[in-house]
Parts: sequence; C-alpha cells; structure tokens
Amino acid sequence: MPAPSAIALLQQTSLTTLVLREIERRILGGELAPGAKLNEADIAGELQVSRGPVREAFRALEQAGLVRTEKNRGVFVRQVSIEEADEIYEVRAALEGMMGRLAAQRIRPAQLEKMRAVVKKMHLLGRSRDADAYYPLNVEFHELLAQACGNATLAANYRRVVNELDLYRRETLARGAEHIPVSTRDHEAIVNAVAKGDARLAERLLFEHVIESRERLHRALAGPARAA
Amino acid sequence: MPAPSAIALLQQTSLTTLVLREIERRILGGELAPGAKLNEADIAGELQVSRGPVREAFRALEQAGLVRTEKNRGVFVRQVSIEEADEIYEVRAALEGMMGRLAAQRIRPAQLEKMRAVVKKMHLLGRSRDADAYYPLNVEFHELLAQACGNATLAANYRRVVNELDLYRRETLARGAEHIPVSTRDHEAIVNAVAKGDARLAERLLFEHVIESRERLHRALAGPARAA
DNA sequence: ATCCGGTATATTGTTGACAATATACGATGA
DNA sequence: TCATCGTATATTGTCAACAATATACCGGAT
Repeated sequence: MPAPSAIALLQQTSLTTLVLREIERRILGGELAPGAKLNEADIAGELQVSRGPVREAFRALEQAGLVRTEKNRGVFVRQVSIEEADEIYEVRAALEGMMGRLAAQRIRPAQLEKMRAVVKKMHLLGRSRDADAYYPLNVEFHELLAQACGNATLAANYRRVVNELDLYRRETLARGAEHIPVSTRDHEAIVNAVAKGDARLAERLLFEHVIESRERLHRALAGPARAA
Repeated sequence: MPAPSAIALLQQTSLTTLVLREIERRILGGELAPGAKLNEADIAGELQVSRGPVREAFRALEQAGLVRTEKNRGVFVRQVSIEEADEIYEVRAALEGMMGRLAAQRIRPAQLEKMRAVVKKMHLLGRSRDADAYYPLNVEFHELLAQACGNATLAANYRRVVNELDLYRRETLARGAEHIPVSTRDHEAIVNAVAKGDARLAERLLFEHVIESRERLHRALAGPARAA
C-alpha cells in the first residue's frame, strides 16, 4: 500500500506539472542557458510524454518569466537585458524591504537562529572571496527571510523576481563578469535589526542592500572581464 | 493590402493568446464570478477553437493568479480569501510605495497633468458617495501612477497584484459589503508629493494609502451588509 | 426513509495526426 | 562569385479521437 503522500501526489500531479518542474529545474540549475531554444518534440521524447503537456508547461513558464515565446519559431530561455535587470532590482528592493519590515515584527526564534547560523557560516568563509561558496549562503539567507516574513504571497512574489534576476546573473557570468560577494556586515546588520524588532531599520537596510547589489553588478560589468 | 499592424497581429497572435485574453476579460469584467467553473469544451465551442489552446490559456491564467486548477475536476475562477487579500495588500503596498518613489523622480509633465485631471474629476463627484462612479477614477489614478514610475516591470507586477485584489473585491461585493470611496484628500496629497519630486513622501503616502484601503475593507466586512 | 453500491454520463488528461509556418539547402542566373 | 528564387525539411500550431477520472443517477437492502 502506497504512502498517503504518494496518493496525494498522483491526485494533484499532472504531466504538465511534471514537465513544468523539470524544465524549471533545468533553467534555474543552469542546464539550459539563457537564449537556448526549447524544442517541443525533443523535450516530449526525453520525458516520455506527448507534446500537449509540454506546450502547456511552456505557457506557464512564459507567465513565470522564465521563457519567451516567438510564434511559429519556438520558445527560448529568457534573456534578461541589463535594462530589465535594473527594473527587476527595483521591484526586488520594494518586496525585500517589505519582507524585512514584516520579518522584524513576526519572525520566530527558530527562524532567527537559522539566519544567525547562515551569517556565521558566511563569517567563516572570511575574506576568501570564494564567490562559489558564498553564493548559496546568500541565497539561503534571503530565502530564510522570505519564510520569516509570514506572508506567503509576498514570499512567492519575491521568489519569482529572484529567479528572473538569476537569469541575468547567469548571463553576465557567461560573459565573463565576476560577481563580488556582499560584505557580511550587511547581513549582520539586517539580522540584528530583525532581531530587535526594528521594522523601519530592517526595511531600510534590506532596501539599500538590494540597491547596492544592483550597483555592484553594474560596476562588475563596467570593469574588466573575469581574471581567469 | 492589410495595415502593417494587422500583419504584426497575425504574426504574434496565436489562438492560445486570443483565448487567454478573452477569458481574462470575462473574469476581470465580472462576467465570470469567483468560484465559477470554466468548462473546456464549452469555451472551445463558444470561441470556435479546439480544446488545446483553451488548456494552454488555462495554464497561463493559473500562473497569473486568476484561476485555480483541480486535477481531473477542472479550473475555477480564483476565490481570494480575506487572509490572502491581506497578504496581497501588503505586496501591493510595497509595490505602490516604490511606484510613488520612482514617479516622484521620473514623472513627465504630461503624465502629471493627467493625474491632476483625474483628481479633479474625483472632486466633482464630491460627497455624493457614488462608489460606482468613483471606482473607475480610482483605478485610473493608480494606473497613471504605474505608467509614470518609468519601470514597466514594476508596473506589470502591480497590475497582476491589483487584478488579484479585484477578485477579492468582487466577492465581497457579491456578499453584500459596500465599498467606501477613499477620501479625495489622499490622492491630492499624493499628486502634490509626486509633483514636488518628494520621493520619500510620495512613497510613504502611497504605502499608507494602500494599507488604509485594506483596513477600510476590513471595516466594511465587519460592519453591516449593504443597505439595499 | 436512508444509506450503500453499481452503472451511466460528463469532463478532463493525454495522445497522435494533420496543417501551416519558418528555416536550410541547392539550383539557376547574372 | 554572389545573389536570388524555389524546393525540401524541420518545427510549431491546431485539431479530433481515445483513455482515465470524477460526478450524477438509480436500484436495492436495511
């Protein structure tokens, strides 16, 4: 007898959802680079489904901002221009500022502990400038904040926006630009503000944190290419 | 020879898009009430297309937050609970605060004029408390702000969120709750802040304006039903 | 009368085939 | 050699049929 969760899975999961999750995974995992073409028949064959579910998944991914569709030409992994990235950063700043404001009011002790643990790990990385090790910690930090804000809708909006920015990040990396880890001080200050319950401060710090991220990216692009 | 715009339309418009727009129109126009079931075959027959494009449109509408899908049971116009509405209002407050901040820095004279004209029309309605006449003006006011902020991504996010709130509004109206027009003073203060280029003030006013909207709605629901 | 089980029907999920469009290739001419 | 046109191929857009699931109905038993 299958576990109850398996039953629920079968009741709720359609092939479309499965295909959707798989393509999403490939895009966010970097398996599919921005600009890459998604061939209906290929994907259908690979996942052993017909083209119908694949096409339905495409429409969902399009709304999610992960792919772009050109009629009679196909769908492509979305390429985020620097101008779009700038706009998205402003949206993210607004959302994440709000997340900070709410988290300061609503965060639970266990969640606060997790955030502190992540900041501590960042500390341990020290000045090594190891961007590859730093990046996932940074993602986790902000994800914890999303959970702590106590607003699932806000968190969902945040995640979508971050995914779009990830597409941009991936492209700039592909073009050879280095991404500099944020100073750990930023995150410490944010955690402290949230811990104190200082909503206004947490909001301001996160807002500025995001805007600074944008400017760091600009400088990285304007500067020299990656020092191989 | 057809106009160039007609060519572009045919090149870009698929049946899926057409169906998508039509269903969207019916939902936002109130033709399809929250909770209503969308029958694939019926819609396909009505629009003279097969079920394929209809299903694709459904997936897009789902991501847009306008419908909910239950596997093997169908898709329904989304019903936004009061708890969800509260969450969405917080997202809207963050986005619209940002819109105000940016509009104060970037609005163009012609856009400012349009906003002033709308506020003037609101004034003319006076204390008539005619919610039906007031509502579209209110929508236009905020839409103009979305255009004036100079960030198309932010504006698009705002519109999606507002659409979701519209579903909630429609349901409460259906349940007999009255919606009270916002004081025109709010909008005047906002326009003045934007006109002055006072980004901080515009942001704060809009943020509070949205949060107050939420609380007005709460009071309206807690209070007596519509005086028929 | 009500509850239970089984069957019939309606609706969704999925598939494969056909039509339309765009792309790639090669032939033809200057 | 290069450009251009036409054809062949690949790919997407659309459709109709089939399978699977859920719902509604009805008969029988308690």
